Amino acid sequence: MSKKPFYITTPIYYPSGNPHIGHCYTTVACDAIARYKRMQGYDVMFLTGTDEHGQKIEQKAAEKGVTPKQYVDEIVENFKKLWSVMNISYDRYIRTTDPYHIETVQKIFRKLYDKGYIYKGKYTGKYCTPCESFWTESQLVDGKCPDCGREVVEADEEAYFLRLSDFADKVEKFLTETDYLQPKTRVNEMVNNFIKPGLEDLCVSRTTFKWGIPVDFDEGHVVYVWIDALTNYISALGYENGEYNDFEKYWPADIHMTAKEIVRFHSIVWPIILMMLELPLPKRLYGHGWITFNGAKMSKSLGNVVDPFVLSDRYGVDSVRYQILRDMPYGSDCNFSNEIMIGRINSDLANGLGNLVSRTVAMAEKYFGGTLPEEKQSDPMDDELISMAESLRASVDECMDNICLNNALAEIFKLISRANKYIDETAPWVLAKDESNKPRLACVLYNLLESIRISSVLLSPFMPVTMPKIWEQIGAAGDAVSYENAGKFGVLPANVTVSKGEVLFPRIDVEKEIDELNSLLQAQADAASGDDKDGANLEPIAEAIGIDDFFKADLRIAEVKSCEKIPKAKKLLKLMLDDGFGERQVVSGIAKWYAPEDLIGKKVIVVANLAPAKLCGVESNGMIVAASVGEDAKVIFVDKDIPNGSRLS
RNA sequence: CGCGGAGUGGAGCAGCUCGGUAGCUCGUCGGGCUCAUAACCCGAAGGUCGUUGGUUCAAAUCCAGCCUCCGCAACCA
Repeated sequence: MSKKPFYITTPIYYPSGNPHIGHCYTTVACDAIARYKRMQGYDVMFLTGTDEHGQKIEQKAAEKGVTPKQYVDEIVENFKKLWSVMNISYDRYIRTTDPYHIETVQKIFRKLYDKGYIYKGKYTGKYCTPCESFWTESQLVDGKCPDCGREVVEADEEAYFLRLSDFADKVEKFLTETDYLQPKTRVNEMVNNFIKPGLEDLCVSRTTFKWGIPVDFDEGHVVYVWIDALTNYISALGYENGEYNDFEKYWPADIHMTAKEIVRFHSIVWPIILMMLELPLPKRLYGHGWITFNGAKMSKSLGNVVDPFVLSDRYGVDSVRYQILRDMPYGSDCNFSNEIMIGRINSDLANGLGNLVSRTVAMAEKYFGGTLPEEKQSDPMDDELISMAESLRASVDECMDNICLNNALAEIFKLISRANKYIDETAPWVLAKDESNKPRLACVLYNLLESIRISSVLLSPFMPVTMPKIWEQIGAAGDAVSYENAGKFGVLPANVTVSKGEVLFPRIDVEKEIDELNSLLQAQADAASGDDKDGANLEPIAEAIGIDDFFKADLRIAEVKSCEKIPKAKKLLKLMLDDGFGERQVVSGIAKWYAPEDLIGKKVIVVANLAPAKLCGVESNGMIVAASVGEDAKVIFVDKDIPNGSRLS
């Protein structure tokens, strides 16, 4: 009988920087599921990879003075190194720069074009003429070209678009009438925000950068992110290429695992592309939450604090895998700190599981020289432990099927706690005092070993390194550690032999450890500030300009007459200024740092000749000058004596 | 009136679908045990379940309003 296939994917990660703990969560979660399914007897295909094209990578490479390929090669190595440290059992690693993927993307692009789903249109955006570059709103720095700092103009660019609008109804049905999108709460979010207001066609080609897969029938165009990235899930199986040929076997995917910020593309764009290609739709998409640091999203400047390499080096990979999977609740975010990780490792792994194995094995050695006698005497007091152990596999199965990894772990640790309690109830050290109690004592220890065996087998997909060490200690080998036997109690031989081994999970001294981590962090920060890498340091001084360029910007002193928040916007303040000529309305994104009353009556510098623009529907004529201090903005206030309208020169 | 989520002992969460003794983990305090990794086991303290009102014999749970936080969308000209 042939094994049932099971196809699971991580997103392909964007290698514009090195991998961090967030990437770890997604990948480790997939790995645990993949291993569990393999243990259950499925023929698993576990895919991960990297999404290596795009303007950002092109730029980063240019800054470093290397080719984009050289740049990504190096970072991809780091991803692979991390996956090897984290024990990720992926079956295939796809890079969007792999030739077979490029072949597939080009064929799909052409197919969609031939079917009329891709059409040529105009992309409107901001254009910097000297740099010949288009920028999106969010890329602009203070409204200027991020490369040269000059003004940008509205312009349009020829681009191909994907006709998503045709499939709006179909995809809405797919989301609302199937269990594809998990957690369910995201369905409304997607439907209300993106489908109901009218699904806009998606720009799928660009001409403003070169680092991408060429559109093979229109020179100058490269495929823009979505068709390139999402299709990895099928190109990696050999769809429209000769590299692999297991598309028939594994497609459709059983689980696409992603973080919540890309749920939108996986829940709307991806199914539509598949519908256009008339391919079966994937079975489940799971959008998990983020690992946050004191409530804030992981950011680069904090990246070092939770460097997964450091953590697994200090605590062991299995401990790190355990903690991030144990503490991430279904669908929402999970706060992370070193204290939380150490606390979890100490209480569950060292005190709970590790200590249980240690005391059980020690007693078997002490009282029986390591080998249990065949004669056993049971007692009704054993029943609760045994029935818990017998039913554990079924509860864990259910959690795994629902992708509730944290609950699966919680279930297993309920049995471990129960076993520790059982030791107190049965008090083996008391039994050991009387020779006539030996059969009863043997039975108690046997029940403990069985509970440990069942727990550790079910835990092995989560902690693949340590569980075999436990099996060695409790004398479990071969079939005894199969998934099949994890559902049965009484599998170990009656005369099982145990042998004490190393401490499985050493207890961590919290205070000492935090101190050491802090000094480590300090050392890293010092080292980083030495080689002027990204983050904490000042922006480099921009390219030299002539005095004429400076005078293009007309900077004036103006007084804030009135100021109010713009109700719909979170970040915007509407200011009425007196610029010496009269009233001028300006919108500024500083609501986070300044209340209106902080500004009224103050004098500020305004960029007076900036082209007018509308923000959240409110007209803005000019810009308040402010200094960027890290993530914050500080408005420059000037002396009250300077008359309104004075020009800066 | 853009969409959605959340507010429960010191911390983190469950319970809410289907109203009826407020539960779990960590932490704190007290006790027990000695097989074990200063681990384990038991007990205690600590919550008017964000707020106001409504429905009901009865509300953490259902309904309405309000406050606060978070995410998405919009948005740092």
